[in-house]
Amino acid sequence: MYGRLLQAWGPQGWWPAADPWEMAMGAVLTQAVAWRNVEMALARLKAHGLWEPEAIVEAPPGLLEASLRPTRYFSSKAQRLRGLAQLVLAYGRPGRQGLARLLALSAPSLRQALLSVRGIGPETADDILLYGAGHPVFVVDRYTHRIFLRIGFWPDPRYRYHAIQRAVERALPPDVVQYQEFHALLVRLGKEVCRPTPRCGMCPLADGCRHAAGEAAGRRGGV
DNA sequence: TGCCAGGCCGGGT
DNA sequence: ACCCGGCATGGC
Repeated sequence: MYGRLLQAWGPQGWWPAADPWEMAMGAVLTQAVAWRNVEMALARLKAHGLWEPEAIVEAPPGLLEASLRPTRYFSSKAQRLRGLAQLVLAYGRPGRQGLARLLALSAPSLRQALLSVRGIGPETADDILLYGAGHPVFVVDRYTHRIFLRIGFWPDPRYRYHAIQRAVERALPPDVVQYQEFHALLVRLGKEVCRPTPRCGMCPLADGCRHAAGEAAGRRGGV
């Protein structure tokens, strides 16, 4: 899958952020939200001077929420961003230095630290591990679940997230760039092709997808 | 007009 | 560990 997607679409160049702090903020804000809405929110944060971790924890009541309105669950997202900023500052000031120390933790320690923040779950934590800290962990998101379910890749029905994650990490060498690109390619596949209502006609995987085989005998298909 | 978006939490089972 | 409801904006 990775080879075919990469051949068809090339490197996606993820994560779309200028530095690890912007990356981490984006990881929280993009939860169940279109990325364009995240870009709006990031621009509003910057415009209000709510960019550095210090500014976010000290933001006047309501201003953070107002900035995050485009990200849908803005009250929750504001709390989650505060929690992330507090974690960063707990590792040192200024916040940029604290973040550098936080990201220098081992992968298990960093994951545990991130998961201790209310509103940061497995995927958001792994996003930050992979794209922020450069650890070779495979990120499993909703698209990945949908795609792997449709193609019949279902390692162990009892444990969704970790079964898929471990299976991919065993199948591919622990190469950070490859994991970054594979996840980004799967997101694109989920957005453009393997949607709730599939558009298998434009799928780069085509004959490699079991869903396509069972879908329509006559029509060409993909995931 | 609907459909759908790069989750997470807390409840129940 | 899964399933469900709640959260609650904006673009294509």
